[in-house]
Amino acid sequence: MATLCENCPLRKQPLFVGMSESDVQTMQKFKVGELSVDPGTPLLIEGSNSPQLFTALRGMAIRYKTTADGRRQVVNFVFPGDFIGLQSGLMNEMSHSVEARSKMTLCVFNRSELFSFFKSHPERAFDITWLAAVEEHFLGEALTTVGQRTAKQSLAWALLRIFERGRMIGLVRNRAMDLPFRQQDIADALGLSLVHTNKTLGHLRESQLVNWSDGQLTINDTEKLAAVAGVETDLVPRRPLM
Amino acid sequence: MATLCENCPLRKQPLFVGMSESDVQTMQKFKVGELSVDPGTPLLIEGSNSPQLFTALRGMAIRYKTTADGRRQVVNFVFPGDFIGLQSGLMNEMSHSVEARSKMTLCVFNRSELFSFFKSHPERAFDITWLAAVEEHFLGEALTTVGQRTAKQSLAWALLRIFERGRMIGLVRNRAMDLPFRQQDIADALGLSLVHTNKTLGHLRESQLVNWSDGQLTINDTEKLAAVAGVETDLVPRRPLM
DNA sequence: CGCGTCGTTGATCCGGGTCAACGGTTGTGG
DNA sequence: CCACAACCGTTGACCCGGATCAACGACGCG
Repeated sequence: MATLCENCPLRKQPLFVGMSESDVQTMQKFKVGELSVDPGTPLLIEGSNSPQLFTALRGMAIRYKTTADGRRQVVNFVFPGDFIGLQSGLMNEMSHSVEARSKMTLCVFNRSELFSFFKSHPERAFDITWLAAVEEHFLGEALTTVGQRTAKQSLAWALLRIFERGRMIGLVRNRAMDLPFRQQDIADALGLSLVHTNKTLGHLRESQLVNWSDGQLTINDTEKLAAVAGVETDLVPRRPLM
Repeated sequence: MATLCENCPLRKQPLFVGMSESDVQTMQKFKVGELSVDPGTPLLIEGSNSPQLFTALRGMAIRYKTTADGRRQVVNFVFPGDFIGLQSGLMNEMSHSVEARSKMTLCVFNRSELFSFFKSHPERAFDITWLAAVEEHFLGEALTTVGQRTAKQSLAWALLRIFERGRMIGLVRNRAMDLPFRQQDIADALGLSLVHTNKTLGHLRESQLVNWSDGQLTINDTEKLAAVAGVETDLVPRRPLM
């Protein structure tokens, strides 16, 4: 049975900006159902045109693109609260695929209603655009990382971002959070080889900066890790929840 | 004296989706002025909160981020028809800087009117979000390039994208277009060193694939270049004009 | 028990970075 | 009118971070 938006556990998390009571009602009406999937399930395919949009409610996924010669770029990670399928809703075509990495539950919306939704709910339309801007912000940072930083800096940046995101949605308990991704996923996100990613991860572990093993990510001192990454501990920007 | 939206030379270009007569009137009312700048002029600064939004009418620019250790990532190039400053309008902070690379003319809009604009013109709000999705699409492709492709492929990809974009807005005459960027700009966009970019450019030139010199980019066979880049000659996606 | 997936580690190689020097052009001031 | 500096493109020599290749162990599953 589907979660009522009113009872949505995400809304309370510090990552998200407040929603008015009427926003909540609006989303409840827009929401047409809930979807549960197992790890490995493809949710959206690059180049396709899904009839549905999603908001991740529980679980994690990866967004990735595939090149002509078979290489893979992980473009972003999906966490609870992320909106999925916007491109398909606007440009009629996804520029990347989305694949679940853990068990997931997703809120489902109808793509065909998106335009009328924009007309009837301009504040929410504004928020959707805001989400797109947040995504653009992240991609710019990722591009800068892959283009300019060393493997060690990159890895520190990625794990720090993941961890901060997890913290903002209540996934971190006792300086640790569950992480269902594989090393290959991170490697493909950073444009590094699996082997080098593994070795660099080992170095970070030896330096007591990060411990990621058995599906658990532990970070004791985020400040120190940020220093290695070469970023100020600037926060993940707050955003609306759809 | 400012160009009237009605007479806007960009609207006719094949890159842009059609605007209704009322859309044109709407933009005319939203537009508060025009700005002309010389090469090198900063238009927006990373981290700042500009009171103005722009649409590039003539000329080119670069969007870039700077890392703590002083390196620079060029995140995208700005061509006529690009909308600038959306992030600042939504998140109150730019995630990158924008700097003119040629003489430019820009249409100016007031950031403070953006929200009411969303309420009164939902179709145009939809189009703004569409633009954000196009940007996301591009950044994903750029990330894939920097993360997965070789220097030669990257360079071919970048020059091809620039050229196709130029073609779609009428900048290409006789298989050539003006390009005010420096080699350093392209290098910083692709995460390559200037030296290696220069040498790779030389190779492409020898292979008769690309000739970029004296501020002119010439490409005779885009198909062949696309093959080198490892992309299908997929088009630059059409988009709205703000 | 055998097979597929994922993490780990060592050996070797190479694409591209870094360093250095030079030439052409433009602009500026004496 | 010329000296000089600043900027950009170009080219050669050398080196290193990370890719590639290869092999093995641990685990879960049919």
